Amino acid sequence: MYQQVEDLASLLKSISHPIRLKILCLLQDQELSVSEIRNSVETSGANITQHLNIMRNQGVIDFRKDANFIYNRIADKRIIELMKAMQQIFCSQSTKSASTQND
Amino acid sequence: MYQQVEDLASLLKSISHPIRLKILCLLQDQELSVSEIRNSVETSGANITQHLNIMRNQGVIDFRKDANFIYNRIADKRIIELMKAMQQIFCSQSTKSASTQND
DNA sequence: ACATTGTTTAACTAAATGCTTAATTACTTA
DNA sequence: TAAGTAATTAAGCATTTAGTTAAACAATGT
Repeated sequence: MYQQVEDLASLLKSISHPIRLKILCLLQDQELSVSEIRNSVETSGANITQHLNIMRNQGVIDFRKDANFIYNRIADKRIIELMKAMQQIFCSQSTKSASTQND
Repeated sequence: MYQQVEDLASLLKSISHPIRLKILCLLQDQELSVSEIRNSVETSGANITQHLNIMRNQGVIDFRKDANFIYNRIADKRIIELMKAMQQIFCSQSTKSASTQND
């Protein structure tokens, strides 16, 4: 039970950064290469890699190599559930209807 | 939209610490004084206050004074929803059935 | 007023985080 | 094999975070 709190805190910490959260949003329904992520996130490639590494080490993100691209995706299904729950809870004060709230 | 990601990251950061998460668990369905929290959390009173302050500044926790006790409670209803969602998602690998998973 | 209990604040230190830059590895293609 | 693109790693630095300790503030009871 203590371990569960520790683990969850550790997991949350690994996603509690604007850049990392943004990356997770992007990866919610697609896999993307590092440079594709870079196009949407606006920081250096090295910095993207560093943030990806934090989430990789936590088991949040998985990747595969293809040619000289590295495609990233969300590894843990629970993270996708969490993202969806958070969008429901925190991102529903849209203009009026809750039709589309991505981007 | 950018602001929403920033805000959520900031909020998540404020709860992404084992002690703070533990405090939130305790406050899920009751209000507790600082010393009551201290009985369950096992660190110094000063440390508890510091963690509470982080969450108070973020608007996660509210408090009221009574005598010389300070009773704390979760201020934001969305936090309660988030806690419940997280328990469902991350704390359901119980012994067998998912009957009671508190404490 | 004084002592006691509950809580907060301040000062300090150690450790972790985040970003930049430059160098390096991995793969592809000419 | 040399050049080019994609991604990673390492080093360095500034900032933030976390915890300890001691002092301070607030309210209660003697």
